[in-house]
Order: sequence, then structure tokens, then C-alpha cells
Amino acid sequence: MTEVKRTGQHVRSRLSRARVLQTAVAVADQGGIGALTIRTLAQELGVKPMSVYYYVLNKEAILDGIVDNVFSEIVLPRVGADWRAEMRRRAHSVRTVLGRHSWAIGLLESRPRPGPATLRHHDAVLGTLRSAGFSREMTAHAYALIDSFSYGFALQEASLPFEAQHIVADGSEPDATLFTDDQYPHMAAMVSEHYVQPGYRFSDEFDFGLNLILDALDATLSVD
Amino acid sequence: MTEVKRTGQHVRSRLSRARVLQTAVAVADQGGIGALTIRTLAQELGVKPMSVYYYVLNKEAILDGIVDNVFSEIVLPRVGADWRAEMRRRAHSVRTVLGRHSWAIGLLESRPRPGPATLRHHDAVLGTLRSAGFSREMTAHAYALIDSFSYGFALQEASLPFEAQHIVADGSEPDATLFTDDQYPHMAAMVSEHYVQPGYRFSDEFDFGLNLILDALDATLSVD
DNA sequence: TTCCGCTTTCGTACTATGTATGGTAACGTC
DNA sequence: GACGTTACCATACATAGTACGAAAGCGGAA
Repeated sequence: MTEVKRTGQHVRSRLSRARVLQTAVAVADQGGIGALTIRTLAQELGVKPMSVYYYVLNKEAILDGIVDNVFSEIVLPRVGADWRAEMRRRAHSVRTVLGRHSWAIGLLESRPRPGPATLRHHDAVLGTLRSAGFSREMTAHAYALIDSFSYGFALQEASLPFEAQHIVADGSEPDATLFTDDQYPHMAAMVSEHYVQPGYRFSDEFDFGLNLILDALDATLSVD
Repeated sequence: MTEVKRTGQHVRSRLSRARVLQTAVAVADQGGIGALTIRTLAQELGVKPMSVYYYVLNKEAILDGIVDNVFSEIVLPRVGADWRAEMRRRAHSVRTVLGRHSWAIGLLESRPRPGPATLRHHDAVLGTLRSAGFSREMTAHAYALIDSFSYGFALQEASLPFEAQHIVADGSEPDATLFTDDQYPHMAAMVSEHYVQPGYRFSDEFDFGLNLILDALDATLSVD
């Protein structure tokens, strides 16, 4: 199970906080956050359960840690560069990363203590907006708005009841009964006439919303 | 503990799916979602643990159910009425309700099967937008945008690291070290010069973002 | 009243999980 | 080689969800 080690030299498989967190992310990615238990984590690490407690205080600390790990995957906007391009790049990164680790979205609500990567991230966003000429007030506005949209979009994507896959892959219409139901006429109409239409992908809504927001924010800059 | 019952008449405390879910919401509101266990729930219902399984398939079903219960608290937009007023009213309701039951935000990600209240809700939103004159395409855009913002804002509020309470009530500055740190200069500046300033409340950002979004959506209507 | 069958509630017990407590093994240093 | 420090682990306990099947309450039929 463990690796060979030579005099004073560990060849591999040395535990560390970083390895614990990385592996925890991998486990959650694979089986959802519910699959992340101390025991599965230890197994994946090739180690016995109690060993992980040498590197982490408790499971809560692991959750805090992996959320911060996820944040570290998000691309940092470059302070001083064109703010729209940077904000767009970052927003797309948020969506991609939170899509890859959708369990992290659910963890956000209940984790009020940000880690270093999270702070570094926020710092870069604020810096980019400020250096673009936004006032402190407008920076706060823009920051809350862009993040709300990005997180909320990721949250919606994670909980989508119908996905292209379902609809296409599933021979039988998926819960069509639910939507075709007369109880929800507008929904039924939108689903049949728009959402399930060939070209439609919910993910495309991201760019629409983001552009609308960035345009409107941009407008406040030139007025100012 | 249980109530008196007369011949054929139960005076109170009869279990039911509705009562189970209501109580579950109450328990989660009080102690967080972590406090919601079958045993605490049963206790609160004045019943033994296994009794709740007569009304619910399993704990997952309870979680699905309470999320739908939360949605039922959100005010429905009135189809046909002034869409901006209705959307604003609904968005505020979303924020209020999700603020009251912030554990529900974390549950959303992982619960792709909406309940009846949720569907009714979405139906009303879609109907309101459609009857306001938005095309199907624009309705889909607007719907995704408004909801992303609302959910995301609630999510951010739930995970705010600094709250007026903390800052005011806590004699000792709360983790001021974190923010004053030179590592995060822009953040430190924004915190000290804006966020902790007397008049500032994060919750006010909601109206800014919402107005910006509604204005921009409105503009597409008149152009059309 | 007694019996019966249905609905509702519960007792017991098994498995999984987080983790407290205190080992034990490995390793660098003298 | 002895020893303190670091890294890992064995055991055990409290708490979780819930399978399984029994019991208790009820309305009506006999």
C-alpha cells in the first residue's frame, strides 16, 4: 500500500495538509460532498482514518479548506488591465470552476470565514475595479452585482432539473408530465417552445446576463 | 406530552406530512441544517424517530420537501400586472425568505427535482414576463438573470464574513488582522474606507443591482 | 361486546460517521 | 544505541439514518 522509502528519503505518499485537501476535493468531485467522509478520504490517501487528524483540526476545517482550494482555481483578474475583459474572464472562470466542483456552491452558505485564496481573489477583483476608475461606492456595487450573478448562475446550473443530456439522451421524455401539466401553463409553453428547442442551452444565458451587467456598469463610468 | 383525544376526535398533535415538514423547517431555522436530524425532528414533534417515516420516504425527501416549503413562502408575481413592480416585489421576497431560511440556499445545489410550490413559482415568473411583452428568448434571458442575481445575492449574504453585528457588537475588531494585512491592500482599503463606514450595509447593494438589471431589461422592451 | 382489519406509531438493532484518547513506529540527533 | 519529536494508527464511543417487524389505536361488522 505505502511506498518504498530509502534511508531518510520518503519516495512518495507522504501525508500533508495540501494532499489531504486535494484528495478531499477529488473525492467530492467524484461522489458528491456526501461521499466525503473521513474514512473514504483516508482510504483514498492510503492511510487510516485517524491519520488525517494530524493535518486537520476536524471535518469542518476540511470543508473550509476545500472551499478555499476551489477558489484558488479561479483565475485572478489583473489589476490595471482592461476591466471588462478581466471581469469577463474571471466570471467565466467562476462559472467553470464552480461547475466542476458544484458541491462547493452548497458549502458557501455556512462558511463565513474565507481562506487565503479567497481573500487574494477578492482583493484582485476589488483592485481591478478600483483601478478602472470606479469609485469606492460603485466598486462595492459592481462587486456585489457581478458576484451575485456569477454564484447564482452556478447555483442554478447545478440544480437544473432538465439538462440537454437528460432531454437528448433519455429516449422517454423526462418528467414531461410535470411540465406539460395544465397547472403550469406558462412553464409548459416555455419548455416545449423554447427550452427543449434544438439550439437552446441554458449555459448560454450566462453571457447575456454578464454582458448586460458589464454594459450597464460601463455606462456609469462614462457618465462619471 | 401528547394531547387528550376524545372518542374518534383527535384534539391536536396528529402527525402529517405537512406537520413534519413545517417542524423540520423550524428546526433548521433554529439550529441550522445540521441540527435537523430524524431524532431531533421526532422530539420536536413529540413522537419517536421511526414515526416520521410513515409520512416521508427518507431524509432526502424531507430535504426536498422543506426546500419546496421555503419556495412556497416567496410571494408570487401577478401575471399581467406591471412587470417591473412584480419582479421587484418577488426578488425582494426571494431575498427575505432565503435570508430567513439561509440553510435552504445550500440545499438548492443538489436538489434538481423541484416541488409543486417551486414549479408554481416559476410558472408565475415566466407568465409575468411573457405577458409583459418579452419574447420567449428575452424571457429566458431575463428569468435566468434575475434569478441568478437573487439567489447569488442571498448566498453572499449568508456567507458574509463581516456583519454589522460583528463589527459593532464585538469590542475587539473582528479579524481585522486579516483585512489590514498588507497581502490584501485593495481589500483592506475598501474595508476600512467603505465597508465598515457607518452608513454602509451590504443589504443595500441588492436594490442597486436589481434596479440596474430591471432598467436594462426594460430598455430591451422599448427597443423591441 | 367482541372481533377484525386498517392506519398509525414505535422498539430494537444494524451500519456508518466524526472524533477523543492514548498508543506505537519511524527518524533525526547526540 | 538512547531519546525526544514527528507522523501515523487501534480502539472505542456517541450520534446518525433507517430496515424490520411488532404493537397500539381505530372503525365497523357480527
